[in-house]
Amino acid sequence: MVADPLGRRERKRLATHHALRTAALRLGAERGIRDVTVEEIATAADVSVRTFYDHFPSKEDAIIGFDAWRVGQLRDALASRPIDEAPLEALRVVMGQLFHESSDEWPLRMRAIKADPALMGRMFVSFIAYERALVEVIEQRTGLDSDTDPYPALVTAVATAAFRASMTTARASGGVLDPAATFDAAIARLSSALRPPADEDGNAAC
Amino acid sequence: MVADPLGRRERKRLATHHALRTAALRLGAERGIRDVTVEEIATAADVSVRTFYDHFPSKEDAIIGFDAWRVGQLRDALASRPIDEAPLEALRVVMGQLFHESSDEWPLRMRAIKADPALMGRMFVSFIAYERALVEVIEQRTGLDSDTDPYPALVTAVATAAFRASMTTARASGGVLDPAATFDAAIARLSSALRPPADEDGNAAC
DNA sequence: GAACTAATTGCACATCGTGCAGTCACTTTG
DNA sequence: CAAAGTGACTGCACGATGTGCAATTAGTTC
Repeated sequence: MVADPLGRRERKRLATHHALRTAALRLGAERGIRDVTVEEIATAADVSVRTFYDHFPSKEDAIIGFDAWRVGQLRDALASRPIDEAPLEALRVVMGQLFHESSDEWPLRMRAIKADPALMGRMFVSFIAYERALVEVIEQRTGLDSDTDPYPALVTAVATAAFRASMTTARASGGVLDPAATFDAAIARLSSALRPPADEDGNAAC
Repeated sequence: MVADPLGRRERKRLATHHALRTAALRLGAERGIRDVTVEEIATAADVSVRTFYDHFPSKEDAIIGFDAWRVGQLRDALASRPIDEAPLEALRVVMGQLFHESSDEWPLRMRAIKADPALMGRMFVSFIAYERALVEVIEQRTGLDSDTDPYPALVTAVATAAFRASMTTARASGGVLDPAATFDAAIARLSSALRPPADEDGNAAC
């Protein structure tokens, strides 16, 4: 018997979490999240409505579902990229991972967004939290202060834009284009314009 | 007496609309929109709660407040830019206008967003609708189809990113940086990477 | 086994957002 | 001008959302 690093309690909690997310994802993809009540999701996962709200702040979050702890995870991943890597390239690697994590959920997520495009906006809301964390890392990497230099906020926002546009395009193409590949291509295209500005040593910006 | 093109009824409606928006903006900037109820806003504007919902779908929309008709306005503005203008440059001109329209409301809007950062997310929920309209125009201008080419969605998303980053940076700088100027600079920086791809005549993309 | 902790639950409550029908002021038509 | 029509505002009812609180139950720690 292999020892599980997680206790039974934690495992059950994760199971509930997963059941709720899966139910929300399935129902949202089928009928559009606006036509699904929290009660339906909770019932499908065989828990109470109150428990749902212990796991997610809203039904939209259960579908978009970027947990708070993943913000820290993403920040650490960005911080551990080689220091000489261009900021946009580092962002490409880190954000690109999002396409591969729990990749079985993405098709359902895409269909749910198609059924209710307002979800794309909600997803954007989640990204704001990500960006705040990522901007801090970019500031450290480049030595630039967001209060005086637009670069950190700009490069992060542009990376998010590429992520978002890739999702939209891949969805519009009906499966012909791959989101991850489209994302990489978009970043490649933008990289020349977004090299970090010259530092105090006088290195060229372009 | 100068003839008013609007009838008395329409004038009263606009007055109510403005009173509601002003009240929402003021209360949201003072206490954060989460701590303000729709009832308070309606009372401040001296109308019923039900009337509020006849003007805005939610209290957040009353603050962010990009009306639906402005989507069409923006689309038309983009469509009437010179056809030989680069797409990103055309977007710069059109979106830059947003900073100048009803400019007296922007300081309050900024304070409301500071009091409740989730509003920034809501703002970009509105932008999704804008982007959908703008992407269509970009498709016509470039002759590219979003279903097969990522360019239209990408260039539009990047323009939005620049807009967003400019707002964030200008706010962080505490008034030192001007949002509109920062936006122009950001677009200028990105323009080289986002020239439209080569068309059927074989014009160079770079 | 006893004390502790955390997940789940029901309940109550304020708030949200919408459908519906009625009133009243303004507008249009004859 | 008078009648018919239209649209803004209103109150009411109702389902749904999201949160605080206290109780229960199951898992964990000592």
